[in-house]
Amino acid sequence: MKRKNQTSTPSCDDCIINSISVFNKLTIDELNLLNYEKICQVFKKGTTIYNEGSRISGCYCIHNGIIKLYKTGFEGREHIIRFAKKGDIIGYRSLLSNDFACHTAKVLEDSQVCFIPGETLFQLLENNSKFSLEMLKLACVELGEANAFITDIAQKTVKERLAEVLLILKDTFGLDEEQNLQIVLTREELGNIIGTATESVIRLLGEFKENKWIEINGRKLKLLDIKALQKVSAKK
Amino acid sequence: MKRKNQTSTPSCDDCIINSISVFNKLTIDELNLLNYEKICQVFKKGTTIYNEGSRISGCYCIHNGIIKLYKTGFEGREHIIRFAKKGDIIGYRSLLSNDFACHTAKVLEDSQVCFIPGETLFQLLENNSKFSLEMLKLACVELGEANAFITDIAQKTVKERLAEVLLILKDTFGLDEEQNLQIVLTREELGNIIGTATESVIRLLGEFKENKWIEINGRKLKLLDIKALQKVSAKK
DNA sequence: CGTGTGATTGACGCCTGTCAACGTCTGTGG
DNA sequence: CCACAGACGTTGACAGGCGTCAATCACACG
Repeated sequence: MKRKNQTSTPSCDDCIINSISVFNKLTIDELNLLNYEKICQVFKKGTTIYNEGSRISGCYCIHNGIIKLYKTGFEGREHIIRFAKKGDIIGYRSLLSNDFACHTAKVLEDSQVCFIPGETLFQLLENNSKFSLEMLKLACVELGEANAFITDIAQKTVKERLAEVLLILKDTFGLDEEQNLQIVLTREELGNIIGTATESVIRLLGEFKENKWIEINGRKLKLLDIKALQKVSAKK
Repeated sequence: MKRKNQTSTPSCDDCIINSISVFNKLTIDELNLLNYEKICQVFKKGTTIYNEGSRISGCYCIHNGIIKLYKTGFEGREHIIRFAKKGDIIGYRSLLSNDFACHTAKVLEDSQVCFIPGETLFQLLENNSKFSLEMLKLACVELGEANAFITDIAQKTVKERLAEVLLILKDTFGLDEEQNLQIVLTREELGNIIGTATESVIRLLGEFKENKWIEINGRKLKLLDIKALQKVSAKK
């Protein structure tokens, strides 16, 4: 089967081998179809893939890079829902709910992203119940995370939430050999995850630093005492 | 096909006719299977269907009544995730994520609830991709609601959230002919939805009453000025 | 009538958001 | 190479929203 899109388009097979992807339930033929129909694009840091409120006609599979998903709330204040990285799929919720996009997808680090047309996705979902079940499981996992976060944000203090987010970022993006968080965020973005003011983030990071829990080098955050962070995030 | 469970077990057909249920994508044979395998039970007000952290072996379809789903947070404080009523399915998330129940299900109003064994559900999901897709859509809708609520709780004040919850309860359970909310909650439960103290709920309800937006008769809440509530919940 | 649950009210104070001023760094254009 | 703008980080002052504690009331139930 000839590739619709030429150049350095990555093959879905590579993605599946190197990461846990829902597409690993597809048959060879289906994978070929997917490879043929998908459209791979490169997005530079700072560009927007799609906007909240827009109607999207397919979903996006991240080949590499980091994408920030956020909703715009009162007075243009953004609230970050989650980050997507290699192997993640975004936009499927709106597609499947037949709804407008409920968040904006913005590129944090240069990314290669494959667009999968809605018809293709629906075709795969309708014909391969194993794949369909896998997508369902994915949605359920996300739902569980969302519910857990609601409880956190409703019951925990800002300090507890900040500690928790640092740990979540660690689990999601990992640390380098020097214990530095492998994702770089501004103070404002950290605030937009946990729903607090930039100034509060700064003061609390300062406090964490005082306590020797973290080390700060500009936007690079080094996690020194993970146990302590866990203790705080779990309400001691 | 003989019924496994006798007595006044409701038939799934009734449920499907009278409400929007994901099961309307099932074939006649599949419906028969479901009718045969499901186990219907009556739960009295105050009883618990399953506990957070327990392993559940199936999901539950609500035939009537109201169920409260909540997580237990710090110091036993409960946080209400959502309510389930006629036609809703609960417990499917844990089942599909192969996870422990992430919330407790407690009966608010006497309920008839049908237990659907996990194997039956998986069998239906694997064989009927239309049904599977329907479940996926359901999960996506819930996910969208959860995400929206996260932003709300992170950015809105307690007053705004309280107004919003009153409106959500109106949309979910409706009003009677006298504009009374068709669900009865304690002040504490209202606080547990929006993540605030009971006392704050009481004071704010008092304020709403002053403004003639609502009328209070014990736990009965009458919505007088929905426009005003909308205005507040949307941050004016 | 005692007990228990829920509702109410007041006092108090801390957490946290807001505002303002200033420092730092980077990139751009002259 | 310097000046400047703009984005981001930092710090301090301040106030008010909201949680906590405690006392009291209302009501239902055994």
